[in-house]
Amino acid sequence: MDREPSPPRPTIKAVAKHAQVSYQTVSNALNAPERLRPDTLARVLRAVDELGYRPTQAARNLRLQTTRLIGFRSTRSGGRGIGAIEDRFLYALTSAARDRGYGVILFAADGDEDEIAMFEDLVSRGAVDGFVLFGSHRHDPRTAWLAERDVPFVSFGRPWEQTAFEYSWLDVDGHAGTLAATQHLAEQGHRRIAFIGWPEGSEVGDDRYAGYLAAAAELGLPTRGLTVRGLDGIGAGTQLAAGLLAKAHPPTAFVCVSDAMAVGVMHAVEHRGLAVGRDVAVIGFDDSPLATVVQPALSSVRQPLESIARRCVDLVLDRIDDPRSAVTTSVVEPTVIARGSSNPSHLSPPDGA
Amino acid sequence: MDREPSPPRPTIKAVAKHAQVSYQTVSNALNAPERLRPDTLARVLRAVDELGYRPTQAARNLRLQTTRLIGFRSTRSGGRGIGAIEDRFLYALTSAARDRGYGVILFAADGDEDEIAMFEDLVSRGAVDGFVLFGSHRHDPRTAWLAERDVPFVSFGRPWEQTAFEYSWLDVDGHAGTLAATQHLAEQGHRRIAFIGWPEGSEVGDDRYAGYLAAAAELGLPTRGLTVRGLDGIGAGTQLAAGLLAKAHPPTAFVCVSDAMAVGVMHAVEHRGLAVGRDVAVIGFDDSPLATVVQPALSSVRQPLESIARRCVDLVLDRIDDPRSAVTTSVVEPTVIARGSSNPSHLSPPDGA
DNA sequence: TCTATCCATTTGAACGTTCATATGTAAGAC
DNA sequence: GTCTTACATATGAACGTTCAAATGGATAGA
Repeated sequence: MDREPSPPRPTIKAVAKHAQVSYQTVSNALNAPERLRPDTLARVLRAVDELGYRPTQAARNLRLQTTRLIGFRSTRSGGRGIGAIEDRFLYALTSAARDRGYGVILFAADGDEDEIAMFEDLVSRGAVDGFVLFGSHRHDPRTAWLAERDVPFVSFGRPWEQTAFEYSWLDVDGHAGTLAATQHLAEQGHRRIAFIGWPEGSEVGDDRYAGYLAAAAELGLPTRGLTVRGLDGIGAGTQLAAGLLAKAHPPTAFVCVSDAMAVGVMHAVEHRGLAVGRDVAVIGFDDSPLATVVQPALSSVRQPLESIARRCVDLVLDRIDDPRSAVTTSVVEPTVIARGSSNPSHLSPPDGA
Repeated sequence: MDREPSPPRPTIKAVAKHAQVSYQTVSNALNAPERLRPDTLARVLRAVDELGYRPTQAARNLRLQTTRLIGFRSTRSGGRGIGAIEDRFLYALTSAARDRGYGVILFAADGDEDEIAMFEDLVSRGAVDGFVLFGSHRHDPRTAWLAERDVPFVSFGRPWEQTAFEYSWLDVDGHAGTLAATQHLAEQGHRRIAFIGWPEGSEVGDDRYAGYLAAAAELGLPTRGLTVRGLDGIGAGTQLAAGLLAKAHPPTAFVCVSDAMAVGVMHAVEHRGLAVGRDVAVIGFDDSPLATVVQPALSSVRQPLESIARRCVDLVLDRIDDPRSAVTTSVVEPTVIARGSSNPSHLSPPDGA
């Protein structure tokens, strides 16, 4: 009744025996094929193939003093609430790591201290080769901890203050994002463009707000009485926008700090009997999954997460390969994805592109 | 100018030298402390502490023929779109694994065949001890692949057809969830309760629909002309609900197959000038982040993801520890989280509980 | 024919840990 | 005082791989 147990995984010696060579020759066939005579190489590779041999990870790790694993933190909330792009980034990161022969190991942590405790654990056990950090904020203790111990890492999220040490990071230019978003709305003919933001004090939120202000200044648009702020959420977006729409000179377009806020704004616009996209334009930020499940589809500012993830992997592997490799920092430009909510010509059919 | 390079991690021999014992005694202190005389044990543990020694993972892995790693697939979309609970599950899984001394290794895969290719890769390299699958569907080839090779795994998601092999799985009783949701609305005095579902053919969607029908039958409620279906989305929910609300005898409550649909329904209700929670009740499914960012907060059916994740870890570790351990299957009950959208008494203040 | 040179392949060692077993030492029984 | 027993600690081996260096055989030069 019982099925026979599956056979044990073949070792390098099994392959050697099968190919009638020593185990070292098999190793050479895999790691330095130019050392083998072509016919021997072919014979060994055939044996490898026939037995389905793959070098045992643990043995390589021990011998090479490496794990080919990159650590990444998993948060309870999956990022900043509903507009969470962390899962998309994580997929891209995992994918990019794989392309370079690395895996991603997740660890649960809530808060910086907790995350540092996990660093400590993983590093002291030699369980990872490096880390990719997601998000940053003022006085972030994580980067200092890692830098002091020469642990290879890269941060997706810039340092928000001067630091005594250097490290590689990437970040998205939120300022440029809202600037482009505001320009995009102005190009559609809008003059009274409002900004729906987060409360002052969040680095990312302030950066995005500044981009809106810069665009308005550049284009000579009014901002007075057109900027409101509140905690992130669809409900909050609705309330904030409703207040502006009830004014004597309501805005005809909204730049929003997040997609959740933007969806709320759309709601308020429709509640007033106006048509989103035709009467009032709305644009969000992050191009989260939310953007394409609403009707009309929401225009949004998209962070190139896939390329960022790939570059994160590149940078952290550089540090792993050579701990003295140069520190690289870069700010990448997000792009405006125009959909129905800001552009009538996209209104029909409702596309999800 | 250059900082001195960080010292190499201490090995068991360094600790032994420091504590004036042989390295095996250090190993015993950690793995079989009862063998040591109390004073020696104390001395060794102090040395361990002073040097900050942690056994190298790779060496343990090689010796013990184990990795203490569980594989989990990362998808491009992060689950089924906006209502995605995969990230929450992943956090809970990682957390639960850690409590049992295991880590979670992520791999990117799109589609079953791709995922199986990753199984093949990880298993043949001995890079993981087992897998946790997320989601299942009819004719899922993954379970068969793993079962045939005696790879320990557990599935969050039931088998949707008869299989020739057995495996451990957990699933949420979607039927019971919508049944409870419908009962909850009936308890609030509603009689005309509508159902907003997904197109026929999705296992999960059909299961949830059946629960609604069962509740209606049990309570003697009408369903005729009260059930509509469409692809998941906020916009879709709005359109479907608008159709029902325009009828001569509109429903006064909505059971929705997802939170995204429910948010769309809320939208349609308000667009008609009715108040969600007071005039019309709405309840979603999954208790996704969406539920608490809308105003009023959305009632929803919550899957106990944390306990499911913990049990997934328990079950897969059972299989890892003993490949012949019994197969366990269980269906767990979700719970109705009542918020403002279905219960006027919750309307103020807008809580997020 | 003998030695030098080169190349393919093999032998030896090491990565750091844990398991199995052997050694040594102190206490208890005769 | 010796022998046994029990217990604490030490030695040997193994997990599977890769790197460094040694071996062996063929080829070419003298």
